[in-house]
Amino acid sequence: MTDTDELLSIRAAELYYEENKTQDEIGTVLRLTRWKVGRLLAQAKASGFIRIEIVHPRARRLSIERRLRENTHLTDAIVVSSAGVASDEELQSRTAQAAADYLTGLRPVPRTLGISWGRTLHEVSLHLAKGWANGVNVVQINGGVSLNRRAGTAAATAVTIAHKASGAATLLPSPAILERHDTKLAIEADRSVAAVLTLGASASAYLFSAGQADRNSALVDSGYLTAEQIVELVRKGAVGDIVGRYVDSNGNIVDPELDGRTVGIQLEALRQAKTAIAVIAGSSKHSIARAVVGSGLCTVLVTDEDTALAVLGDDV
Amino acid sequence: MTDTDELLSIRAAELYYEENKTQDEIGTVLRLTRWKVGRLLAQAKASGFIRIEIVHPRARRLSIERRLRENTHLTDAIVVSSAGVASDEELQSRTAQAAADYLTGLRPVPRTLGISWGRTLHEVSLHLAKGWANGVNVVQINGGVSLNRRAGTAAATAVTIAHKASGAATLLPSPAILERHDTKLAIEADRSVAAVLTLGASASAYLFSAGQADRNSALVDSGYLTAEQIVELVRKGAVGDIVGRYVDSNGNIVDPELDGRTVGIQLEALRQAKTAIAVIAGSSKHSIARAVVGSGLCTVLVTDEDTALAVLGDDV
DNA sequence: TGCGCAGATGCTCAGACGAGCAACATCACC
DNA sequence: GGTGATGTTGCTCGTCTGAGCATCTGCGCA
Repeated sequence: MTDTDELLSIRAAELYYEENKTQDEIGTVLRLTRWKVGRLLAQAKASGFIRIEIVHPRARRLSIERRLRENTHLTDAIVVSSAGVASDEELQSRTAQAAADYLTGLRPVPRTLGISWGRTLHEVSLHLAKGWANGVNVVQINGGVSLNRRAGTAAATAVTIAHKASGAATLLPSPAILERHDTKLAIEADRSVAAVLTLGASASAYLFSAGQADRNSALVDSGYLTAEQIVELVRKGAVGDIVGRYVDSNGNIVDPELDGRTVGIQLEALRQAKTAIAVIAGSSKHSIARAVVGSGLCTVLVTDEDTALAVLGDDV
Repeated sequence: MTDTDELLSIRAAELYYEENKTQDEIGTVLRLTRWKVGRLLAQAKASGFIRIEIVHPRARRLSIERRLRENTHLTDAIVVSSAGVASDEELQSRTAQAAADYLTGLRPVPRTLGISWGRTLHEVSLHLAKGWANGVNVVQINGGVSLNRRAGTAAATAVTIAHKASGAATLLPSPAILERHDTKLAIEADRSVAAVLTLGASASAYLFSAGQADRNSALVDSGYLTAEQIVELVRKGAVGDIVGRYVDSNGNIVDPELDGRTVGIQLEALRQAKTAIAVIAGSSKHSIARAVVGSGLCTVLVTDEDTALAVLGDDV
């Protein structure tokens, strides 16, 4: 009985969705009343046989966004669909686009935007339209300008974002991580650096990404850390870094000594910010994304479908 | 302009399909009239952004079936959906199920059903429900009973199909391929074999599968041919076999000498049959499926989505 | 055999929806 | 600046659809 009904609901669904016949017509074909057909279709939908996907680079997953808003402390969430995505790169590009869109629509428009740097943020800067805002000043919130192999990128990111909003960029003229604590204190005390850090700490909004803790990290790439150091950090529980600071799955600093040599705003500043937008995409960043959301490091998360599901705990 | 519209239609589609809001509500949210929303949704559907899949083992692809009926000489086509299929085995199982369903619903009910043998047909026999028909006699149309490693299978297929329809099975007591042409003539002349062949040639419907031309062929498995012979056949243009006879992509016999040693009904008998149902599934059988349909060897094709598309020429 | 119950089926009705048409803006060209 | 072609927007009307309610059917039980 139920078996025949299931088969019938499939036949009805085929005629309805593929052939787009009216329920009445389907009734005629299958020798049923149109009400029965309606019920069969409802049943097919309820049983999850009907899968509707929106295949488009700009498509979002509103239901997951809603669940994120409801089940976490996040004030907002943007989840891009991963339907039809071939590579992690494409996913990151989609997410960066979504972040750019979100930033463009953000109200109130931030006067000062604190940003980190990295591949993701750089991509966001490229996706922003010229004139996305008017008069937004951008300030870097963690060090890393020099000694980067791809030297200009970090600076370019800030400059591009600011330029496209007819604002000014303020760069943090300091390495990301120093070799000695003394040096870090000294450079922080320097007027030119201190001023930027103060400005960064008072930004009206933050936009940052996160790195996973492995040998592909941007900090390794840039020569601030060695692959061995990362292994050691992972041993201590590190899942990734936010603004250059390595945290464990609870969002706590993993290595206070290392953290003491890291230049940039404190994680507390992000936790207390009114608007802190984290942009995190890709299958390798599920754990760090979970840590960021779980420990209240951001108020807004821009991410991809799978990462969002990982954050929610419905592991794929 | 068109760009904004595209984005809008995606937003509308998200609200419509994911959040299932009414078009009017969407209009309010996006500050559009409900007619505009309706048009955007239609546009999204037309552009193919909306993908509706019916995820169920018994789901079919009616639109592809229609195209097959329209663009080929086929009188009927059954195409099972490959949505959510993990393996080729699952696809074959689905297709076999569909073939069983088709056979059950076939009108007029055939008095005599000519069948080939093989893994696919065996699976069809298992999927048939007891009492699928009343009094259908089954006759084997190609040799292969003995010397098969999985000896009983070919016989079991015929017996099962007949038994479940309260009919009798007539087996063809002959090898599939003989070593000498003389022997073949002799065995064909034998009364017990000749009677079965005559019966087979007058069957009211045929049900058969096809094998691809490679070392995994059932004929190699059964020891009738060696892997080297297959390579040689492929060199001559063979794409697969139907009822034990190797054909090229135009459906012509590849090796007349070999064919002269093959026991079973002629391909012409299939071409002239009123009802000849070919059951062909799996990615390795695209070429043979194309050959079967292209050369008019069947009137009905039961297959999977990808094979159907290959037959139609929209290569994936 | 008759009774009562639960689930299935069919009907009413209001609201959602799409096709087609009219009004209007936009643009190129005269 | 006028004029028509083209495309866009909003409206009317009749159809399609789903929720809620009445009715029926099958089945267990006395």
